[in-house]
Amino acid sequence: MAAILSTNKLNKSFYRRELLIVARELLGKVLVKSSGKEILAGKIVEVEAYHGDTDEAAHSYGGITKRNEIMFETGGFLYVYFTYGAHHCCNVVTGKKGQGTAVLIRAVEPISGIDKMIKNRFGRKLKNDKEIFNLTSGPGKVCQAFKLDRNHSGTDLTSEDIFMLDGEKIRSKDIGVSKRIGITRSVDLPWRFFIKDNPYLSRKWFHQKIY
DNA sequence: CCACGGATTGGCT
DNA sequence: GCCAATCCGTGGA
Repeated sequence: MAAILSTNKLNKSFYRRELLIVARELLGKVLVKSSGKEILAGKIVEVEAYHGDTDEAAHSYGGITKRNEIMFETGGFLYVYFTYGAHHCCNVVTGKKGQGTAVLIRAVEPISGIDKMIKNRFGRKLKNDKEIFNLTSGPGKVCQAFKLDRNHSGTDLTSEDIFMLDGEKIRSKDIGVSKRIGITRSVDLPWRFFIKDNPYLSRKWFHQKIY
């Protein structure tokens, strides 16, 4: 972890670029939540892009509401929402003020604070070695493991609490592209990006639909 | 005020 | 593979 923390924290200029560029480049970056002496960290392995202008699946489609207003801010904030009466999902706001663009973090590979993540997710120890691949392999799972909820929505990603570190550069040939998962509108946009063959991905059957 | 459905997950068939 | 759980955001009356 010391080696990872010595890498650079991503600054505002990273997030303020165009949605699909940021979405791809978030792969391999490290999500960090630091509360007191406790540090949780995971490498981003799967994301989806959402764009309010043309994308009917985006929460920002249809304009600003109390829930989504942070999506219309300048890139570099966290947007967390609650859904299905049970789950939180976290997004990275991108682009320029007023655009309503954000990247959903769908899966991470746990790096640090893994025991705490296991406690947050399961409230017990792992039953077997395979269960580690069920720890953060979905958007709701990531938020549960990191204890992220709506109170964290609006957090500045250049703050001391929640931020990104520059991880490894993922080569283009190692990035898979597919349609997004679990939506009912604008279903054909190829805006899901993931690190091919990473064992921490959600919905592993979706590999079939690589573009 | 009320109705509807969801960027999911996990349990059961 | 199918489906219920469960709360809240959103839009219409």
